[in-house]
Amino acid sequence: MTPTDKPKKIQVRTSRLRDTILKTLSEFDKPITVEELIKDLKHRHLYPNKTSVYRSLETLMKLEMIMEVDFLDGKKRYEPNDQTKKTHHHHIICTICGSVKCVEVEKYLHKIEAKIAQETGYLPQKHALEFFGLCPNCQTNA
Amino acid sequence: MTPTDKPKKIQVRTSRLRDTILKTLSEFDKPITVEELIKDLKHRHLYPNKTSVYRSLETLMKLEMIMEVDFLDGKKRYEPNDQTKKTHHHHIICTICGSVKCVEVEKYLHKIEAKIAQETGYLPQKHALEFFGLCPNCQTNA
DNA sequence: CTCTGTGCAAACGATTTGCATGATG
DNA sequence: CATCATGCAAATCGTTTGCACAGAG
Repeated sequence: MTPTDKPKKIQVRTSRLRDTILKTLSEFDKPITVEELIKDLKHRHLYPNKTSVYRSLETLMKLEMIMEVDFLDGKKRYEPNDQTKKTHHHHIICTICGSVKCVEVEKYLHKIEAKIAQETGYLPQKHALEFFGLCPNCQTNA
Repeated sequence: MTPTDKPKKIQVRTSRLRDTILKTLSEFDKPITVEELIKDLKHRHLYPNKTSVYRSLETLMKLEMIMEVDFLDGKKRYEPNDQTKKTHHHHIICTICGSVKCVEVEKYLHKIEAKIAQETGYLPQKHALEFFGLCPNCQTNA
């Protein structure tokens, strides 16, 4: 960082890989791991190096076109930051089959964060929230 | 596993390391990483191998004497599962200085989980929730 | 003595970095 | 032709495993 460090405007060129990743994410029904992503890209006739995928995801994150999600299994997952949908949402993940459903609970979280601000003096900025449980199918079959 | 696999009763012997780890956790003011733990153990004149620490934590987890907490930075953290306190709680972590405060929001979460059950048919079993923000100090100094 | 706890080295898996080359604007 | 994108190899980092030995009951 020089003293006169210019505003970090991200310079981006078109990239087939990045575009296809974005498309894959938007067509995938749940947050996707890098491994799943690479597998899916094969169906789209792309066989990129894993590093390139990581870097594409990094760029898409900087562009705020995708989001990172944590399912507590040590792998990062990504989903499109689709502005047409609710920007921020959470998931419930089936602990048996891994199926995922989106849940919309922002109103509650606003209340909770207000309570936290009041009680702790901390200023909440963001949160990580995921639910785990059994999907209807696994409830009956297990 | 043999066909007649016996109930996995955990057999445990006294261990200075495990006892000291438990003590350290209960005296630490926030969930602790393995790295921090090993550093702290030095003050207690214990210089265990990292592997032993991981295994001690694993045992303490099985005994349900400690809990795992995820602050989204790729490191597992542990805190004592102190039965005298509220068993289950969450944290708000300062994104600047890393200070941690416990928050008690279970009532809200029960409501949320009821809503999820009703709307999705999933049966919520557990959840992961942490808040990130600015502590009072970093709000004024930043 | 038998089984649990520990240390050490090596393996592991996800992710990151360095460097050379390829492609875009 | 300057700069971003990609591929490949190696490094990193937290964590886990295999194996031999030490220590508890």
